[in-house]
Amino acid sequence: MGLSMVFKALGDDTRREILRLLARGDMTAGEIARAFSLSRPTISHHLNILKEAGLVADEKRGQFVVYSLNTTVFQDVTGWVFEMLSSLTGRDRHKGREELDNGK
Amino acid sequence: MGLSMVFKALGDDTRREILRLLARGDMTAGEIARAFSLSRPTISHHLNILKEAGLVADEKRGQFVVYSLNTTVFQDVTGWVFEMLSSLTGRDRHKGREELDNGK
DNA sequence: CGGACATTTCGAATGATATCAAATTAAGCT
DNA sequence: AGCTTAATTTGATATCATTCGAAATGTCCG
Repeated sequence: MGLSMVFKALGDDTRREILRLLARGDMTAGEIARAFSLSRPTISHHLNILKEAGLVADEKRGQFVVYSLNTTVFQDVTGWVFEMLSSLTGRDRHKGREELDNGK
Repeated sequence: MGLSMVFKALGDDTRREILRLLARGDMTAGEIARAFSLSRPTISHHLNILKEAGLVADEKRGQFVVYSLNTTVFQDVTGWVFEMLSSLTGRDRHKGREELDNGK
């Protein structure tokens, strides 16, 4: 479960919209599919990608499959961004020719 | 400048590593390319994707091109994640058969 | 001007992704 | 058992991504 998979999963409008729906409450695969003008196999495929990225969990309830948001991976994302931004303290600007010449 | 482009740009190990390098200080395209075992055209391509996503800026300095991190787009990412997580307050769990039957 | 260097653009090969229709599995219902 | 509904898997196709070598662009310097 690398970060690449997570970001790839998030790099699609449909999948981010699915996550937005799931943030409001759990839904079955059919309910999710009905919210889009895409075929059910396509939505199933997107759900699988979100699942493999660890962004959602699925639970079988009778003939339905209920999908829910998994919030822990979101923290990995913000963690990566914060780690990135924390490296920014006291960093160099690249020196230009004049700056190099007079040792500024 | 959509979020999809940003997440797609982040969904690649090489590109995230480039960002990590730039977080420590600005670098020329050649310096960046030397840090990887990939051809210069390939690195140039990755830099272009990062640039189109708004994650880096480039500035021509003589025959060099200096790349730098653009931090504002990172805030868009954390903003999206926080907005997502803020929808989580008081959301429903999907009701199962028993819960539906006895009106729990 | 002409050569050396830095970087990008072009063309092509290979691999990944999105999408749908049709087939498949699984559960509920009469 | 047979039929319907829910969801996924499979197969096909079209589009997009990654990568490289070769060529092109632009800049510096003697």
